[in-house]
Amino acid sequence: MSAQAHPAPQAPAQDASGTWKYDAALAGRIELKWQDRWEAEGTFEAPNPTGPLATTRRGATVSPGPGAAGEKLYVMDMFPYPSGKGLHVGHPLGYLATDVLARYNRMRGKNVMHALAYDAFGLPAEQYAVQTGQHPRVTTEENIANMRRQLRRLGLGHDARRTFATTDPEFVKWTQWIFLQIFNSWYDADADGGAGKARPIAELVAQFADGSRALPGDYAGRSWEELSAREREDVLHGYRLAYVSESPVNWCPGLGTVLANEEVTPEGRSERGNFPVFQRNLKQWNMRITAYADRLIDDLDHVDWPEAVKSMQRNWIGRSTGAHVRFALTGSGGTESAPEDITVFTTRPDTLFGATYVVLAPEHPLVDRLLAEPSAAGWEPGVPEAWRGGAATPAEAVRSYRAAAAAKTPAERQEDKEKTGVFTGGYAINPVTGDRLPVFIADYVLMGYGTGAIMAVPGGDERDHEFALAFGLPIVPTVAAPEGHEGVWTGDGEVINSANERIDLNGMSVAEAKEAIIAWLERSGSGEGTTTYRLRDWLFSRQRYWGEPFPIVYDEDGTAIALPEDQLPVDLPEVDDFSPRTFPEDDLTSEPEPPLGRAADWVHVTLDLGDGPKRYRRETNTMPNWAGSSWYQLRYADPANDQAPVDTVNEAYWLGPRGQGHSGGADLYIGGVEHAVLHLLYARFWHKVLYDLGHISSFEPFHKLVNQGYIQAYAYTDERGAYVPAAEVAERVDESGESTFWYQGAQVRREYGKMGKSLKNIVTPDDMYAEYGADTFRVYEMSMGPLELSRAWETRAVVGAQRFLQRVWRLVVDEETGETVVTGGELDEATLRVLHATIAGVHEDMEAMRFNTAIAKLIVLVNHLTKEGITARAAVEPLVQLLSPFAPHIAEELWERLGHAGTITYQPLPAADESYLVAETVTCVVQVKGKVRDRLEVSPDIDPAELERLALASTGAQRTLAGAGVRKVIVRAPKLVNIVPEG
RNA sequence: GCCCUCGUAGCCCAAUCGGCAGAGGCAGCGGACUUAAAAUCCGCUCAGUGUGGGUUCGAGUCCCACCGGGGGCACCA
Repeated sequence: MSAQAHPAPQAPAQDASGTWKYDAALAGRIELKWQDRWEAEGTFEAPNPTGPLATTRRGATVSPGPGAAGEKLYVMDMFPYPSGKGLHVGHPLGYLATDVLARYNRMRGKNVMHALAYDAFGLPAEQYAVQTGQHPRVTTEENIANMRRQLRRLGLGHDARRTFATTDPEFVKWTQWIFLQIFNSWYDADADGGAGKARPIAELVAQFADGSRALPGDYAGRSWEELSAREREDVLHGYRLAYVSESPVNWCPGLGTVLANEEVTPEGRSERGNFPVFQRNLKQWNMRITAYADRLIDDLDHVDWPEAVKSMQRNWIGRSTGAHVRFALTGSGGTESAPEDITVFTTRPDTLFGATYVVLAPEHPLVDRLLAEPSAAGWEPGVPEAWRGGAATPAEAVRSYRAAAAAKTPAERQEDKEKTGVFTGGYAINPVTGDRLPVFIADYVLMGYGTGAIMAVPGGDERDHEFALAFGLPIVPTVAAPEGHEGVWTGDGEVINSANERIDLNGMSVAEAKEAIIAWLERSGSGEGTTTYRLRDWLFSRQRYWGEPFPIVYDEDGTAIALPEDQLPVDLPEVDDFSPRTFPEDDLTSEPEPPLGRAADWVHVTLDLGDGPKRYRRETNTMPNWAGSSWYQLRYADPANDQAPVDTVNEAYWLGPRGQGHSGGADLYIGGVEHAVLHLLYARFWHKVLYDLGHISSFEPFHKLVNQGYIQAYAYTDERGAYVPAAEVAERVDESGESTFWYQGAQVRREYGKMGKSLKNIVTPDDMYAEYGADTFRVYEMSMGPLELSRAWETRAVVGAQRFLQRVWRLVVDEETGETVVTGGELDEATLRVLHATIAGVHEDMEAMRFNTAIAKLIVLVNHLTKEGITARAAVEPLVQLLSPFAPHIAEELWERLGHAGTITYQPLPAADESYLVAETVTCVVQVKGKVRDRLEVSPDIDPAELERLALASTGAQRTLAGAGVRKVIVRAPKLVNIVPEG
């Protein structure tokens, strides 16, 4: 990755046909010339305030002093995975948008940082390595080189000094360093006035040591002093933000690795590869992202993101407020033996009077307790047949129901919406009514949410209602339904049937009743208000080769020990076999086996970690490929820093908050919506940890987020359903306007969707360069419509962008001779008006990222100049400048031909002269009852009273009014008068 | 079922604060240039804004209900 020696840029030769026509070949020569020049001159290097990148080859520096901080712009793209499959025309859309914006802002005088790095760990390179035996690093580097070449041809203005790959040892070092920061931190929920924040684990140790914080759980009552090293680590592991735990995880035999919840589809399959995923209890690394649940939700109010992404994140975190309510448990047969509590979570504590039974998830640990009751040996008399599940005893019923539930995949459990369950033989006491409620197990209650237990309110919940009907359980409505409502009422209303000698909720609204019952629960000790989350801790280890190793070793006790910073990075060992052990995709008995475990020499090491050389065992899992993308927004700002992931000064300059309460973060982030709850959630989490620990000044990584739409394409199938080459399909339109599609004389069917090789509808950027050139391709993609919108690719429409650039070219260059035809002289009034309207309009559109309308305005100007035969420098130079963000190569070429020596990149854009924006006369519309009846040419600053008089007198108004009286006249000078007649 | 989005000309899309429905492009048609064709240039046609209500002097724009496309979530208590 360095500037290679390039031959001196050559002036583009004339076209093969002997003319200087702006065709694909000429465009190509111009484009390559300027791409070489930009590279050779370091045109897009942006200076940092401090450090190795503080100076650039073009001599720019960050000017010190007040006001300088406002003059920067940080735009970034979601970085690509270098797949080696190559790009299609849809891939560069976002990169073009950021490039256009970056170029525009450079011309506005801002210091613009824009670069592209590569997210290079991950499965495809590893799978390719497994197949070929080639090291994934080799594959990855080849793919990056190839992708870089493809993207360079687009003319993207990236700062080449700021590129990197997540697989670079220097980058891995800091990824591992951040891991250690997280490992060596805990979440102090009381810090920051209750919002909580991460603090160094050493501060927690100090609290334990001086007794200001009591030891938790099994260690309560003991002192820190007397704990062994292993016991201390055991305590700390309950606090660390990165920790190992043995818990149910998503095990995917087909991939041979475990996966985070975010990587499992609702169908219970792996997002990547679509293999089945099973729940297994395994010892794995986790990140305590749940500690940040509230801030991850609340801080969404501080970022400028699409509502869809915000709502997906809120949804995924799934905060719901309600109450924990404890139900005392009694055995069957009425023996009040050793009461045990079932804690349920409910969002509707107001409906407690309507709770007529209790349901536990089949996996709930209390089920065993219930069955341990001696009296649970047989069914009590009177237990309905339907409750028994065909079994002779509760124990047998529960056993067989549990077995049946366990045999189903999560997907199967969801598919079957019929309510099933069995009675456990046990009862629970409703704390407010004192009623004895039967306790069921049923698989519509999930162990993974809330407490895995519910109070069932069939009068106020659809699911409970269905279950109650199936099992003949009582239904007590507690909120009055509106007149005429059928079925269960879950909305607001007046509370009914909810009073006894202890509390009276009747007549309250749902919200009032919630508040009252929570207060009562807390007073009586039978519950409390609480908040639960759907979000689970982030499972962070993978059984793969091609990922970052953990900077962790284990001593002979199995205690995890962080490696010191000076031993980073921990490099991957060389191995013969990169593959994890994978299994038949439905092999439930399989166990994960990390490939690093086979590198015995690497795993077992002797290290001196402060108390002399000792034998240690390395962690053999690797990090998920989300690790690198969780902090790369920081590294762009200081890619060569070997002292820190990012210097605080550089971070504050590029990402720091702009004013009080501002979140900070990159100014603009463009990427697909598919990362809404994966990358974007993880990156926010890491960023916040680093913020809490004082390493950075911004508390959000990406301040403004835009999701670009997808470029999709039509595909065509013949009678057999086989795809035919889309490029060779012709459209026929009959008299009625109906379109049909034909391939080799036979009619074919059109479908709409992705671009793909198998669909035979791929169009690549290379196709576009060959036929039109990169600038035409850029202009076409930017003019297709708003960035956020998905749309269909239509190759035949690209010619419109080419015609536009050809017209621009001819304003400057004679197609026959190649001579510059630009002339001097003043512009006429009409041209000045068009020119300044264009300047003003383009500025407005660019600020709002409306690239399509900005291009439309440039087309208007070009059409005007072409039609009028105007080639005056005074019109052409501003045009070339305004065009250059979209079509930078042709703009540079024309700028040079207009006699300018340097690059156009930093030329200040023209400003509109206000005096040409005000029209001499405007057309005033005269409406009668909202319908246009006449038009008047009036002065823009006409007096409203005068305008009203003119409008009333106009022939159109008089004719329409036909003598009728006038009730009211609305005057919006100077553009509109609306006359409201009587009657 | 719930949430988020988008419905304007044959197609892709404009219309900024509620004020003349049309900026731009594609396709189509006509013309110029050409021996002819392509390319280029000039000109033209085409909708009343998914449907039904409402608010307003005035609605593509605001409100309500519905229909259709795209996306997300979904037995989450």
